[in-house]
Amino acid sequence: MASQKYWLMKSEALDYSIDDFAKDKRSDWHGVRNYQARNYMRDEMKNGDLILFYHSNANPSGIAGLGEVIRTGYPDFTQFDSKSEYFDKKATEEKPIWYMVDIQFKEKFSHFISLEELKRNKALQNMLLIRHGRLSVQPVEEKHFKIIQKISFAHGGK
DNA sequence: GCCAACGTTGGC
DNA sequence: GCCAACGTTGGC
Repeated sequence: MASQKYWLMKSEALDYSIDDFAKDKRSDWHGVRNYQARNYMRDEMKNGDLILFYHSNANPSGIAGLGEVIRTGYPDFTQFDSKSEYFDKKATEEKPIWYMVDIQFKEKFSHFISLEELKRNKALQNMLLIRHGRLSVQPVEEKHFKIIQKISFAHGGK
C-alpha cells in the first residue's frame, strides 16, 4: 500500500498496556488532549496504517507491539462526559474539540524494545521519539519503522 | 501577538 | 519524586 503510514502511540503501561490491548483486540484511543496529536488522528491516520504501541512512564519504557488503524478520526466521547477526567466543558456535540481513532491489535513483540535500545541504535538517532519525546501520537518514518520491524524479526517476531 | 506563569509529560 | 522540556493560558 503506497499511501500506508506509520505511527507511534503512547500509553502508560499501568493505565492501558499491550496485554490489555491484546485482550480487547481493538480499542478506541480516547483521552488525547494535545492539539498536534489530535490533528494526526483527525486528519492523517488512515485505515491500514500501522501503529507502534509504546509504553510510557514504564519500567522500562519502550515499544511493546503493533496495532493497525481500523477507524479514522471521530469525536472522542469522553470530552462530553462531565464525569470523565477527560471532560472538556468547551466541547459540544456540534463542535467537538477532541478526536480519536480505533486501532486493532496485531502483535505483542516477543522482544520488548526499550527506549534505551532505541537510543543506542545509530540508525534511529533522528527518530521523532528520540528528538521530541513528549508527543503522545507521532508519525514514524518508514525507514525507522522498517528498522524496528527488523529488530523484532531478529528476535523471533512475526 | 507577546511572553510570563503555570501545567503536564515522561525519563530517570 | 525530581525536573527539563515543552505546551497552554491569560494579562496586557
